Amino acid sequence: MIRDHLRDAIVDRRLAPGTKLNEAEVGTLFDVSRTVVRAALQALAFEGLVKTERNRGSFVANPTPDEARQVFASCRLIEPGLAPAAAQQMTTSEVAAFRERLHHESDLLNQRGPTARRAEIHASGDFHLLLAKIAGNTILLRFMEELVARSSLVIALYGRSGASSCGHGDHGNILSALEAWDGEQAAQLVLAHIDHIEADLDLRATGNLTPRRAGHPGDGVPIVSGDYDGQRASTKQF
Amino acid sequence: MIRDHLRDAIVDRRLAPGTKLNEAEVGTLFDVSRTVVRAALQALAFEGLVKTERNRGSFVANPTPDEARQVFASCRLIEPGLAPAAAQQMTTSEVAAFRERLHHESDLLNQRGPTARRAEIHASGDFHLLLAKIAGNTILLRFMEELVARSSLVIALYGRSGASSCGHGDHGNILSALEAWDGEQAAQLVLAHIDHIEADLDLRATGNLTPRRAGHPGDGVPIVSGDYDGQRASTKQF
DNA sequence: CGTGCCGAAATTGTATGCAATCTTACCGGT
DNA sequence: ACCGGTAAGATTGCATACAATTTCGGCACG
Repeated sequence: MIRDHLRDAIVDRRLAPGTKLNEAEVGTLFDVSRTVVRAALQALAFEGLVKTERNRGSFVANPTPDEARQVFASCRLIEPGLAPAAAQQMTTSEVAAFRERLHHESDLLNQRGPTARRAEIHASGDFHLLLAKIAGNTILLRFMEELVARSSLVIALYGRSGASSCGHGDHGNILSALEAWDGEQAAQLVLAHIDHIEADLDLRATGNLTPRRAGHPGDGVPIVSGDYDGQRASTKQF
Repeated sequence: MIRDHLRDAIVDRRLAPGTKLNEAEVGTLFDVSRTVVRAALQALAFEGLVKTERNRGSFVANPTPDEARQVFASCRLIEPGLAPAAAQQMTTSEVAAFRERLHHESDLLNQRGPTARRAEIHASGDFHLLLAKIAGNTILLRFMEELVARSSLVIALYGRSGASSCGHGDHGNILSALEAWDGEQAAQLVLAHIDHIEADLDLRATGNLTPRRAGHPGDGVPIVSGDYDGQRASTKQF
């Protein structure tokens, strides 16, 4: 649960890359002991969202441009392979879920404000996860969860356009191909979509090289808003 | 470190699938507190080698035939994509490392006894990891580490022929293609190799359905042999 | 003024203690 | 004999305590 909240905060950029995640501080924030915090941090370290250095602590990941490229290279390998499987196995109710999510997405797209933007980013990520879920391979689904989370961080770091990446209506096209049972076409569209996203990035050696003055957790936007009553869905982006 | 030892034990089948991993017991075995054991178990749960149930404990994973198929489906997606990248980036020293590993492998193939068999399995897995390492994508490398470990478990569970899977000389052919810079060919050979491996499996609904009498850790072959002085390389198989 | 060293404070790594939950064995009832 | 309930034991989840390591400020020295 704490892990999910921290992941949200990282992906949302409420925790700046490079920020030190003090175990005691985070523990106080969520009102749990360091034991639980350590478990959450270990989990996030696995997902690549935080980097842990022995005897020094954990830090929000600050992916280099090279790592960013690796994230998208991995996506390019896995996601197009998901599409044909999804096209085969998709049920009508899943199509409905997809459509609903798309509407939600475009709604958010038309709203203003950072909250809507964040929600849009999450919804957009969930699109990709839904694709993976329908494909039916739980291992690849988990890989995609990690890749989506990491790509969110990358986009937050290197993204150029405010409306980053998802204004093209790519998702709609992909869904259409899926509905037409055309896995091949869907795979192609997915690839093109990833190209679009990566094209919106500015990966010129900045980022990690600037040892940014990373604030404490608690400076900017609050990490835990109100009561964290759990039951939060996955929260990623593309 | 404890994580690596446990992983070795699981992959080697010294810990039978389904075996309960009692925190206190494992802690005594390695002479550490439960805290450390829990961290190791959490890590292995992430890799899919142990399953943890809340308030009930951790158990060595007992993959179903369906999970097994998912493992290989994932491999089929990722590994062929690795081959072209590896073919491009391979240096002469890496070729040498490959050749050496291959010789080592065939040496082990000609030996008898369970020790040699295990070493062969490990070496065989390392071949695949070396491929991923050369491809240069650390994220995909980590995915492959997980897939190789899981496939080892699957082969241990469902493998049919004793000389499982790797007598074909597939590895040699793959290396040849890589040396010829023929990434396309290498990818094809990798796919064929995965087919060979999966063909050697017997995935007919047994396995998880038989709630096997899982022994305690400590029954069969010892889990920790002598002093566990760390510095053990990765230890997987194909 | 800059540099290196030392000690205090802070932070992480590990062990241990306690409460909550699950497992198991026993026991009475049917 | 079988079944359900219950209490004791065992095991996990979490919090806390302590040791090891790092970080940071001050101070002497060049």
